[in-house]
Amino acid sequence: MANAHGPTRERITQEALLLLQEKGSAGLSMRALADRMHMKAPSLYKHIESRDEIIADLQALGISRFAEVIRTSGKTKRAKALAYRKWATANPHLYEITFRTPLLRKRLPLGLEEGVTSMIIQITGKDHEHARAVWALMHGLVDLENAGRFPENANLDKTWNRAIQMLE
Amino acid sequence: MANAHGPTRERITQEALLLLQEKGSAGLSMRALADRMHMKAPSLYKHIESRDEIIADLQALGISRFAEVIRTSGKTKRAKALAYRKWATANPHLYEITFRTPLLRKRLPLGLEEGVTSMIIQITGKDHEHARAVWALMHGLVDLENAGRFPENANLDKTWNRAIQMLE
DNA sequence: ACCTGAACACCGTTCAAGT
DNA sequence: ACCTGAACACCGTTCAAGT
Repeated sequence: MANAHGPTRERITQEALLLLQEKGSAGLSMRALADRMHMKAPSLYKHIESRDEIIADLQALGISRFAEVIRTSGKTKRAKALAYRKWATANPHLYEITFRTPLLRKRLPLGLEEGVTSMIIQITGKDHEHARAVWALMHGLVDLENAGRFPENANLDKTWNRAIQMLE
Repeated sequence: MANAHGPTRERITQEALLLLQEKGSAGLSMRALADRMHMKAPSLYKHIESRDEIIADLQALGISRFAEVIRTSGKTKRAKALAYRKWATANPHLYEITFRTPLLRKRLPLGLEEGVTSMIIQITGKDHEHARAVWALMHGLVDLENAGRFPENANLDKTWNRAIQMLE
């Protein structure tokens, strides 16, 4: 049982990540993924149940990587915040799938989501509500930046500094 | 010239909004829209250039409605923030298209985007950077709530109160 | 001027058939 | 056990043809 996936299943996740990073979520089609693996699309279904299962794998992978990046970044709130921005803008497609797609919780490794939550609480050093507000601030900044919603002449470094001020 | 659209074009925007609100962005297909108007999909292209043009129309409509709601809400920052949340969560699909889809700026009425920006600056009462940080906080809260990313037992009222505290 | 059917190049997914 | 072609019900968009 558990997560004893076969080697082909592992390769699917691997290649899906590369395809996602190159072409974005819309480019991650079953046919394109199959092509890259020298297969036909229907064959993928012998190893996975649906496209959503692949998305869930990438969400789990994204959460893990994100947590690792924040954990190993500098210890100040400022350093953590800048690490958040750097990772999210360097991996826009993975960020999108990880934090902007409804979580397929049934398919996620147990405790993964809670792990990130408690990490954020630990960093912010206050209650759940404060931690969530801080997360929302980071997420909002990243999301608007990645979607190109700030005007072109906006000074984002300065905006992040202002936001970090609000945390203290 | 300008925006002298025909009556069919007006109806397209109207029906597209209804379809969006009922079925979301993925449900807003050219075929479904045409069906609702008792036409075939190709006929739509005599009145619009592409699906993106419809999206841009909805963005413009969303921005206008949003601005109106915030403008006419209570005057305190708290009242404005709660009005933001209420509108965004009551109109998740329109919010998504208005504030989470890359702006099709070429197709937007001139000055519309700037109008909202200057309204936010006026409300927050400080510089551009501060206004953007405040906007990001509101946006992040709404986006995480609409995507169902907060845990089920999260107290969102309390979270918003904490966020509003950060503004003062 | 407006609407249509047929077509093109795509989707995710199912399933009978092959090895 | 794994892979395939054909098919189903979808996409956005183009275009020749009808009125």
